[in-house]
Amino acid sequence: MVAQRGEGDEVVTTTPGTSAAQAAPVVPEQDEVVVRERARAIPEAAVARLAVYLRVLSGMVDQGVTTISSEELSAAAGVNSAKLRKDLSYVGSYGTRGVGYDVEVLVSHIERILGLTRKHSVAVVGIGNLGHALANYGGFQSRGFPVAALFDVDEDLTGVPVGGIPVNHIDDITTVCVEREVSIGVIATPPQAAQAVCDRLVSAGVQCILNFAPVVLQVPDDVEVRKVDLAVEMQILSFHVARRADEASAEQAANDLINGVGVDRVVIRP
Amino acid sequence: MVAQRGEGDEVVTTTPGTSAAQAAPVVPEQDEVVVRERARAIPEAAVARLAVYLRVLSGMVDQGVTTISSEELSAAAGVNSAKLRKDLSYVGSYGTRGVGYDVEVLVSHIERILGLTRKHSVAVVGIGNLGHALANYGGFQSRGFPVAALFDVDEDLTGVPVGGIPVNHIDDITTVCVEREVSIGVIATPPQAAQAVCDRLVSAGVQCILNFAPVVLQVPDDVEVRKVDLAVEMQILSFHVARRADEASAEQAANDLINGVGVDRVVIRP
DNA sequence: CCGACTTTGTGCATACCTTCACAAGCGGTA
DNA sequence: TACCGCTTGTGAAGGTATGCACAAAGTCGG
Repeated sequence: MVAQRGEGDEVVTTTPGTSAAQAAPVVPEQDEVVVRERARAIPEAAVARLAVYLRVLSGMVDQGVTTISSEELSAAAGVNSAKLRKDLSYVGSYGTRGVGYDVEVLVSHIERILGLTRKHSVAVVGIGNLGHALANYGGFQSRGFPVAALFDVDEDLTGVPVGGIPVNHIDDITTVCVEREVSIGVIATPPQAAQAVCDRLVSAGVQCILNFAPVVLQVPDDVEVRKVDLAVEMQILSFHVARRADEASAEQAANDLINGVGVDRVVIRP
Repeated sequence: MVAQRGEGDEVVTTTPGTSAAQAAPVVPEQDEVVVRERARAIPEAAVARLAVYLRVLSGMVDQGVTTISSEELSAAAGVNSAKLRKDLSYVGSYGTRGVGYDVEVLVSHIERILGLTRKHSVAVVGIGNLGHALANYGGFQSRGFPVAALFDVDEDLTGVPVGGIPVNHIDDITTVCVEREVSIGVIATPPQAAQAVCDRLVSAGVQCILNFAPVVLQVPDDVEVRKVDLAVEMQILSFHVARRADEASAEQAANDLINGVGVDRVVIRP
């Protein structure tokens, strides 16, 4: 038997003695089994949108909507309807042609794919302004992400409850995280402390990290990091402000330039 | 003179009487000038990374580093070095072959491209937990995004200073934004209020919005919206937790399955 | 001044994502 | 039952972003 590539779930074995040279980028070592996951086939961009669809659909449920077409849902989610259908096709074919999607069915399938059938305990590290806001933010709890622990380096904060949860000292991070089965760590510390905190979270077995500190975290391959960087967001917006300004001045300049050349107006094309 | 397509900045005119049918997706109307912008050529993804490079470079300046190679900078920013060089090439060719980039030169050019040579006043709407945190967050100020105004619907908050800035009532949003030349609006309100606030910001002339509320905002084409959705971030992480769990159980199952079939171990391939 | 060495900038191939367009499938209707 | 209109699901095309690999271009030591 020879290892091969294919679609969907598969279990492929290379038996001892078979030394088939592979054209594939990664040559499997001998005597190992290669398992490919269908889950991995969902593009990252689609996952992010699925979360958005889920939120919109939750609102639909509250409104008593039972069925929705891709056209309606895509409009509500602010995306192209073809993209929406493709995204949903990663989840499975749960629509009815000529009718649309059953809202509740869709919700439960997206929740399954996103792993929301299970609760994910969250630990927030760094109880400053942002940490406070996060600890008090009801959105985590209500969406199945209970905040299970808070940490700070400041001993004066230790034991003080924030949002109903007492703050632990950061030195207890490993014990507490293991004990409370924390699966997601949120870093809301100053940048200088972020890498050290991250290392401690990782050694406590946390494999997913949401980082608010403006630093690039170094982590092992098996740890997933997502970052939220307000300064970067602002700078991206700044870029667009500048672009607009450039266009405006270009338009102005062009208008000046061509004054009386027989052209009526100037249009900026993207 | 006939309209044409080309690279870089150009000013192309269609003179009256010339009815050149264009193959271009958008046919220019007669008697108009088409101006194309080089700035638009920078991909969004590259802009986001440029902001990261800028932060890393700022740290380098503080450390007294004067020159840096693409290899070093890319490692510090957590990206591929070829990608970094390509990103920098959008900014211009300011490196020296065999040596690297002058840190300060690079900083000033990236700042120019990102439009950071000009200050961008920020208004924060919704002074709840998150709004407080944002108002007190020093990162805005220090990076050239002074918080110029705060707004809330709660009259008890009106006049109360938060982070040194008195809160205005939301009804004054247009006047105050125009007066203080706000170019970026930050929405930190509950979801129900977000669209209304957005509309008011837009009518006040704000063209860039950073939205923390978990809703899809509807805006005119000439307004740029970026969203930060914590629940979505958490759900993406949840997806990865689930994927890991699936892989672990698949590995387990595969190991069980092949017990004694002459295979030594199981490897999960991405 | 020259040659060896280093690093940039970029053409090209690849992979990924998006969008179009349409066949297939389903419910409603006569 | 047979048709009709509507909507899904997806093959294929097009576009965008990524990563490799290397020529071009500069520095530095002798």
